[in-house]
Amino acid sequence: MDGMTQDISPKDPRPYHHGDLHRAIVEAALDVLSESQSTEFSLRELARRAGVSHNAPYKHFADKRELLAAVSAVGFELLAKRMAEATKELDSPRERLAAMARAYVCGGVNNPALYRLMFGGYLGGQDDGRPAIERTAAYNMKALIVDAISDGALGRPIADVEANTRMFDGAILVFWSQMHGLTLLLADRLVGPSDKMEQLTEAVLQGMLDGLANCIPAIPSGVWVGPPLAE
Amino acid sequence: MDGMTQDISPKDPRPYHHGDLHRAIVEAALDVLSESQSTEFSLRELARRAGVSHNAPYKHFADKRELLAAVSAVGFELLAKRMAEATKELDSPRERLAAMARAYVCGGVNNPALYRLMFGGYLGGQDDGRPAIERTAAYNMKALIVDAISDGALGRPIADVEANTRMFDGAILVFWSQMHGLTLLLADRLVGPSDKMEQLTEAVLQGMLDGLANCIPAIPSGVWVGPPLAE
DNA sequence: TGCTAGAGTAGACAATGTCAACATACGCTC
DNA sequence: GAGCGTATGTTGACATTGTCTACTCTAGCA
Repeated sequence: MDGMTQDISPKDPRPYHHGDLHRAIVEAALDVLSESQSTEFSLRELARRAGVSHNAPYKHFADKRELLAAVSAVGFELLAKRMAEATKELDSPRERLAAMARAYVCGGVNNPALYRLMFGGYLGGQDDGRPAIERTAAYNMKALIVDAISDGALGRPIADVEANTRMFDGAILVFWSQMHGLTLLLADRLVGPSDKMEQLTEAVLQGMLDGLANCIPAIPSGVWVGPPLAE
Repeated sequence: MDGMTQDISPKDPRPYHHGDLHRAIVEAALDVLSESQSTEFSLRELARRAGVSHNAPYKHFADKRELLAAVSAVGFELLAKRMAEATKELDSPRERLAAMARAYVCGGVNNPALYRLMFGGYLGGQDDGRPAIERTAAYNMKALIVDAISDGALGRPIADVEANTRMFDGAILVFWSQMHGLTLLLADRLVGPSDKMEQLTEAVLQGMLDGLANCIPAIPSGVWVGPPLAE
């Protein structure tokens, strides 16, 4: 249970009995996923790569699903980090939104399988929630968007107060679904070529931001936008 | 090879030796996929459901991938049919676009696993193209959109001539990626609840169409929007 | 009537996810 | 430092799966 709360970053190395298997397995999974672009690798192959017996991973993950959840969580961390870095030194709130969009699309296109794992509904039925890190990363990303919007990314500043919640959610819904869709169409090669990714993102983005500046759609109450809350 | 070109519609029944196994298997796969919401069913279970030996499906599909491709193709046919029916008796081009969007989102939300199979990049690497029916259905859908836009769905009629190709592609890219993203966010429960699907679609759609009426983004040349051509 | 090719069956094999039983070594308590 | 519990890793087993090869049957054609 606590294995889920540890970071993948190389700080705080704590070599175990035969090394840090939890991290080794997750990293091997990330490697194989990125290489093969498929989640249909075997736990046994990860074990082989890590140089342990085929059952050792089961001391760290209840089943394959849980391992994939950990990989997904790493993906969210990476994405959140990249988005945060992309916006770090930008003053213009609109530029910050654009930079986030670029980072989002780029991340997805560069590793479609990871992106699909993260967002593709393989995990996260109503039975088992997503890992905590994952939700944290998602909330961080959402906060970045909210900041940019409240700073005036849509033409005028919008106070980040509860009365504006539905307006924020409407804007985020449009922004997110547009970028999500573009990312997946590019990643799955339904539009392309992907080396035009940046120009396409830019074109779609600017039109959308202008549209949002003009009119933010009113979304109904009782809607959630973001990782599902405990329900 | 010719097995791929047959329709799933119940016309032209041709009982074989032990029935029409090809169709029976595809229908069983569609059932299991819809019920379990997963592509990780076994060919053997389909064979069991169809009452044949575990190897009989291999007389009709080279491997599981090919079976899934056939299921995906059926999904495209169904979606294209639903979109065509939704727009059939609508005069307003803008209403036709909206109806298509509703049909698209609704189809995805009601059967996420099928939608993911169709669009999720599991099939269609550069090695093996998608089946012909699938591409036909996709082109039909695209034609519907082009018709609506040229009829004035974005405020003014736009001639469907080659000089306007990039404008059409830009508009379709925005429209499609927005709806694609919304569909997947809803299907994967990243926004919700899905019983508010129609209102959310409506809200996002109207804003987007207004935005497009105002300004259609210029997309770079050399971009394809739609199922990848033979490359 | 008899043959041939398509359609279905039977059996086999390696690989996989996962379970249970066993082994080992780290780190705590005394 | 000795002893021990528990986390960690190993071995073996089992049912299931995708897929191969070899077989049987039957429909339709000569």
